[in-house]
Amino acid sequence: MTSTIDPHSLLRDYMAQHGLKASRQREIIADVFFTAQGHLTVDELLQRVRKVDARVSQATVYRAMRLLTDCGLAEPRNFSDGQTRYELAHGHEDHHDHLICTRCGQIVEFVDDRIEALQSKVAQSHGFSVTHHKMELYGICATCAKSDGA
Amino acid sequence: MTSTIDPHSLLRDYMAQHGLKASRQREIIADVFFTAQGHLTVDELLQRVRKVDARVSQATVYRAMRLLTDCGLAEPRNFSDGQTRYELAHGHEDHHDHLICTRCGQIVEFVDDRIEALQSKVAQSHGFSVTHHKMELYGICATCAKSDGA
DNA sequence: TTTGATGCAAAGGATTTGCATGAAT
DNA sequence: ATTCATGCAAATCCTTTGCATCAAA
Repeated sequence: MTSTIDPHSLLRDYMAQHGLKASRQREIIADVFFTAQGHLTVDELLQRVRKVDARVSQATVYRAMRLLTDCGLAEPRNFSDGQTRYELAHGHEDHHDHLICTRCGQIVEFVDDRIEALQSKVAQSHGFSVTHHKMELYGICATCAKSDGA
Repeated sequence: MTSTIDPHSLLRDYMAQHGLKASRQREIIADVFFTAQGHLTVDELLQRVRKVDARVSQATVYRAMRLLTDCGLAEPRNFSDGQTRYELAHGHEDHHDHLICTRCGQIVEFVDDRIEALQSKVAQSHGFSVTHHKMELYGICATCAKSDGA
């Protein structure tokens, strides 16, 4: 049942249905984003995009990321620095949270069903029904912990 | 062992130790903040402060909230709107997370030791040692759920 | 008096937007 | 030909800062 849909075609369909036009810069940005597999800021994306075409503007990246967000392919995240980072949307089934090293910035994704279950339970006990949540654990990763004591 | 320290005197001591001076506006802002018991933005605080003295500037509120944060009395929070909200710091022992109604904006604080325990466990399994975390559950509160179906 | 606090307005950083121009349909 | 997308710069929003002035100490 879980047919892996090509993000590119999903994007193409979305644009068709909304009367949007394709463009070279849009393709580059989408390509870079789909390939990058990270949690990139607009400026980080822009840097990579400009390696392909130096004339792409920042505004276009912002606009493209909004488009990718609107069609459900990208998800904006706000961690503890003022910048929005985008990650590939994995779909609701594949929700996950983040573990962030405050020393090196490394970001690890994780899911824990036991935590998710408890979250619903806690919310229920306050009369809430949860639609979504945000959980970030900040700490020191193994690598940094090692180089620390050295 | 848990002697409840008056925030005002804590603030006074902090200022003394750091060679800072008292001021009328600082007192008003601290008063408003300690009384307000909420998760207020700078502008919300400013509004309330100006009911006491209309001439207080926004910059002063920003500066005062930084001071209160520095001396451990206030805690800045960033939820899913671009504005920083300040809440009374409860101290590390009394850490808590948030339940936020996406309809009416109501914010409920909660703690769940089972979740906290699992968080450490998950982090450990990835080699991380957690220093702090952020968890927000978004959903619909009981009141909004009722007025919904009506 | 000396030093820190204030108010104002200017400056910052991140993101958005208006507009003339360029490209896709 | 239309209509949307782009690039640029100006505009926003939130927050911080420089500076002359005011008020604690």
